[in-house]
Amino acid sequence: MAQPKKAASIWDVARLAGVSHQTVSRVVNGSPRVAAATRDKVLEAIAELGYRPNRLARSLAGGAVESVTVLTADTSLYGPEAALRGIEKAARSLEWSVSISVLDPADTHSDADIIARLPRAGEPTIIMAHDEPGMRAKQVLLDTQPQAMVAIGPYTAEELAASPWLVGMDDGKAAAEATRYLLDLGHATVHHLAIPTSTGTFGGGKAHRADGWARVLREAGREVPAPVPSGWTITEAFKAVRPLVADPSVTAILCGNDHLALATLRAAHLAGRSVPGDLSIVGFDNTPFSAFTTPALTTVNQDFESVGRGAFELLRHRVDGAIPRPRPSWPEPELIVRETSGPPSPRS
Amino acid sequence: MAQPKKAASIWDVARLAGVSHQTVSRVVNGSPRVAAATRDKVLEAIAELGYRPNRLARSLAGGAVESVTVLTADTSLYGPEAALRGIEKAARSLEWSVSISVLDPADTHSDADIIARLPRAGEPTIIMAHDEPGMRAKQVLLDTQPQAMVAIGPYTAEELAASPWLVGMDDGKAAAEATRYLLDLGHATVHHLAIPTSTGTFGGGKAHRADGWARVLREAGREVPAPVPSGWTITEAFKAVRPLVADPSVTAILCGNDHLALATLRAAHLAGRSVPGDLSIVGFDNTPFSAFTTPALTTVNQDFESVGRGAFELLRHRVDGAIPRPRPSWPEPELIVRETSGPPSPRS
DNA sequence: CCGAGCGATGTTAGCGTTCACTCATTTCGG
DNA sequence: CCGAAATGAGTGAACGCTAACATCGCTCGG
Repeated sequence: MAQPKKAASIWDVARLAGVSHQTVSRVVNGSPRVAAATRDKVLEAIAELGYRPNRLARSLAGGAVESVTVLTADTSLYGPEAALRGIEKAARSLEWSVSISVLDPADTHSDADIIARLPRAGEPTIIMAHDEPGMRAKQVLLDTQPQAMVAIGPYTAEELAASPWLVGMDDGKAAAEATRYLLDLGHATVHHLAIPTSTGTFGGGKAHRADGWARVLREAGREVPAPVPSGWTITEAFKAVRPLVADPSVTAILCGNDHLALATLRAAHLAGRSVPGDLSIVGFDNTPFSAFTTPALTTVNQDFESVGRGAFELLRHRVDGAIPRPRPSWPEPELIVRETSGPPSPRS
Repeated sequence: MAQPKKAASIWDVARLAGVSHQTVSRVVNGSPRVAAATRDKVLEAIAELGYRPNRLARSLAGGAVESVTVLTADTSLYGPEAALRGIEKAARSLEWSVSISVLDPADTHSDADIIARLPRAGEPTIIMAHDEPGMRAKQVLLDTQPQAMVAIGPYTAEELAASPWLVGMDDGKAAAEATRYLLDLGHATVHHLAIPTSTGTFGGGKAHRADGWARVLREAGREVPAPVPSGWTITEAFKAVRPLVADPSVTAILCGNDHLALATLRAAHLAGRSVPGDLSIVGFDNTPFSAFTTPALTTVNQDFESVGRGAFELLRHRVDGAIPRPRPSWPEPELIVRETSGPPSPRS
């Protein structure tokens, strides 16, 4: 049963069934031009030997591609993790295999380094272009194998429409909505605790969170306070936000994601500021825990899993070279008002 | 530059360098028996053509294995996610590629289904055996390719020592420690909000969280209340824990993980019970957010990332058939006391 | 001065598939 | 019934690489 015996190959099956290896291949791949009797014989042999086609050999021989590699930033971030889940689900349902390769945010990966992560040239690849290494990887693959890559990131509808290899949501628009909401509540201005992407050397495109936030403030003629840069971790965020929270003139903070918002909530608590009485906090992403903090976070829901699924679908069509199907779509980001936001307290 | 031209193969390099393909192979694989001059020629040709060895072909041809497949439960759980991160890091440093395949907790995967997830027979595999599908997958692979698999799960030191394919931590011991801590604080008994694994059809081994908890209560001669079963999600936990929290006789709850603890915290807040005044709550895993809830969670730290790394190391040695190196080790689970635990309030 | 020995390279045979053909047999329209 | 079109199955090459063995030309000991 469990002997370390070599696995059966297509030839073993062929021999046992008394047919050619090609016929076995036909049966395995469901070719219609196989006589029922032959098919049964082969199927029987397959069952007896416990034969399973070797995917490596299949790909090598130029069969259909059936693997994706995902290049991503740290998977401990909710966004990439959820998108990865979406990709995996979609891939699994088609029996594709999913490889992951984590880009170290600290490293400046060379082009060659990025390419070296792919198991072979032309490997279908999805890049989470949320941060610096991701953007870089996107560029490298765009130059190398544009037809076998798709990038996920924050882009405006126009950007998405212009680049057939892009998938994502307009974070800027969502941030704008959240900011407008806080302004409408009566806050004089809104401060921003920013994820690295929005303030990094990329500056952030129009679809970045910080951009949408700043845009609305400018349009409303409000003061645009300098965004407070934070790292990705809660601990970093906590350190970064303490001074902001200590400032009594700050009445509303839009956070780059829910982890940063949690840190802000904690910092506010320790600083003795009541939320949402003295300070309104809005997060981003609707991370599962966000509904269960005390008070529960007002945040922006993002359906990353659907975006991941969409990225996979798009990639598949691009690799196939098939008819460009309609772009996959998913729910728009949506503000979810919970308990951390409210009107500012009447100023003394 | 970016033409959809076919990628260079070892033959192309050989032709350009004026040597045989085997010599190219030797250079690529760092064989010592290549003349310096030849090596340079080949290297030059490689650079010029942008040649990269095809990993698929390499594995097919019987070269060294350099890929792992991770079979895991939902990656949105902190444990599996962190362990996966550890595996990926360790694998990356050796230039192995990592594939993931998520086992659906709802599905009862057939043996064939599980096997079918591996890209080829004998694929090195790490199984996160935290839940039912994981345990099942472990069993299937143990029967099929014991030398190319390693399972991660909660096991006692003895179990680990007895099974060379097992890696993990003694959750039972850690749960026992946490329970003892609560008892020492003066609580009459400790209730338990359990993750599915501990109460499922597996009953849970000695190293399971619920088991360690129950053991300590029995040893201390305390009442052992029925554990409250919860699903994996915070929402499910919230529903499950409400009745427990509403019961004023309940003064201490040990939660199966930090997500469940957060739900408990929230439920306690809504039920008007103060934490830790009326109710002590202890979580499990030291999930990053746990230090930033209000009040901050008392929890048990688990170094899943190290366990993941250890699993990879062990797998590598098993696949190599190499000298059985000393078992990799990692920090023991450790109770981290923060703000959600304290002595019970004097009973009225 | 001859052959053993060794270093540097080439040659051949797979690894497990698929693809592009070829070759019998049937089937069927006229 | 005849020849053309299906139908069912086989053959050989190719995919990109490694393993194992073969070959060549030197050096060097006896």
